[in-house]
This record gives sequence, structure tokens and C-alpha cells, in this order.
Amino acid sequence: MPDGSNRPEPFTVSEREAVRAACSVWFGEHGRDLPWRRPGTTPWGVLVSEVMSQQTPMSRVVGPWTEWMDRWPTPDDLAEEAPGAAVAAWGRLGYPRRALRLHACATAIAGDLGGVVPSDFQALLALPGVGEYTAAAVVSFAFGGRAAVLDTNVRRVLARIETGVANCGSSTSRADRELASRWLPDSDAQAARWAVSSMELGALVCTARTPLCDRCPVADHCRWLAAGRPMTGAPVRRGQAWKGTDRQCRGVILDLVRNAERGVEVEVALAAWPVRHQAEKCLASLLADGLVHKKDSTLSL
DNA sequence: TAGTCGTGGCT
DNA sequence: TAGCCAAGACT
Repeated sequence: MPDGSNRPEPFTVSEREAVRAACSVWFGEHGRDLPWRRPGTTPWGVLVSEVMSQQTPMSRVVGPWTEWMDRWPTPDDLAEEAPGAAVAAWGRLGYPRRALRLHACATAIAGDLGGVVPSDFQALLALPGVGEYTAAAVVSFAFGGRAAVLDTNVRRVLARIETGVANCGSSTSRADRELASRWLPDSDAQAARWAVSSMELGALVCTARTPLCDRCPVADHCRWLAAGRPMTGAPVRRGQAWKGTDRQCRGVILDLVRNAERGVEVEVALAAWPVRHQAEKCLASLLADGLVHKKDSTLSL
């Protein structure tokens, strides 16, 4: 259905094939040697890498992922631990609730699925911390299956190549899904190759701020480039406020608890933030989330 | 659907 | 420098 925008004609089948082929060749030459892409990586390893990578630069994930997999090589291993151990190992990756969800995910796999990471999209989607993107990524990267792996990179790449606009929206729309669906090859192998190579193109070349069009393998096919790279389609992506927010406050308190060997007194934690009522509110939310626990007046993970 | 949820590097 | 941005999920 028309959405009010002047959406151009879809690419032809042969145009899409040409783009995917060029992208695949480029990936073969420039794709990064990330540890979870190496042969022998288990589906669990892929799943962990995907959760850690949510809203997080890959460069910061490599270290924690390596330590994590060394310590908990299977879902059963992690499920045997207390959730706090996962939060501690998460370190400063950010969005620490992901650590809790990953632990819950391991518990579900160990308890309900015989310790086996499912290869089915819907089964993956039912796991804690696994949304559409991550479920598709595991299907594709871990099992070589056919799934539309639609993250911010791929949405941006398709928006520029076919739609001809500079930026995609801040969240995945129905139009995005339909577009990605049209680009998804029929075979498992080709779909998996397109998923990893299109994501990598978005991460390394077709970047949000300063795209490297002179190095782009599909520049000849890109409608945005052909149009002179107009700053169109740019959503007013409000900058994430940070200073003085609850998120910062939670981060300060959690960091304090994380670094304390024998726990932290409630009063000490609250004193780490200049606004008392906000600190109390944030501590309460951390306790409610299960990121922090309180015994008597001592806080721990 | 829009708001919330960490952290650090880069421009 | 201040803001932008990074393999999203959840409510």
C-alpha cells in the first residue's frame, strides 16, 4: 500500500542478483575475521554473540564473548550459575539486562529444550532476549538457514540502494520487512550469504554518518548515490539524552555494586548520586529488575 | 507506537 | 565540545 512517500519501482530480479553477487564478492575480500564467524562456533556461541552485539559496537564484544564462551561453552553451563554471575561477567558492555535475559535464555534451553539451541525461527523468538532480528540471525549465521536478517545496517543499505534515501527509520517498519523480503534469495545458502554480506556492507562501507561510496561494490546500482546523496528520508532521530538521566544513575549504582567484592551498603550506593530521590528510584528499579539484590542493608549482584 | 534501557568511541 | 552512533528487545 502507498504510504505517502514517492517510493520508486522495485529493483528487477536481475538487478537484485547483480547487487547480491557483488556484495558477496566484496565480503569474501573484506569481511572481518570475527571469532564467532570461525568454523566450529556453536549455535550457542552465535546466539551469545548476537545478544552481546545488540546496540553495541562489535569491537567491544570480542573480549567479553571470548571469556564468556570459555567459561560457559554451553547453555547448560550458564544455566548452572546464578544470574548474578552473568551480570558480573557482562562487565561494562551496556544494557546489563541483556545478561539477565541471556541467563534466562540458557535456563530455558537447558530446561525445556534439552540443552539444544533451536534452529527454528519461532522457537528462537520465544526465548528471552531474542527478538525478530536475533532469531533470524541465529537461523542464518548458526544454521545456514533462510531468514530475513533485518538490522539497522541492512535497513540502511536497502533504503539507499533501492529507495534512494539517506536514512532508514529508527525502527523496523512493515515497508522495511516487505523490502527485505523481496531481496531474500530462495536458497538457504544464498540467503545466508546475503544476510552476512549485506550486514557487513552496512557496518563497514554504507555507514550512517560517513558512507564510503568510493569503495562500495554496489555503487553502480545505488539510487541514493545516483541522486547525489540527498539528505532525504532522515528521521528526526532525537539524540539520546544522557546526563542526569535514570540510565546514567542506574549505571553508576550498578557499577558500584559490580566492583565491590563484598557488596555495598545501601547508603553508600545512594550517596554515589547527587539526587537522592532519583537514586532511590533507580535502586528500586535495579532491585525490581533483578540486576541487584539486597540482603539486610547490603547490595550485591 | 513511543519510551526506556548503558557505555564508550568518534567527529 | 556536544552530539551522534552502535548486529535491538521489551513494554
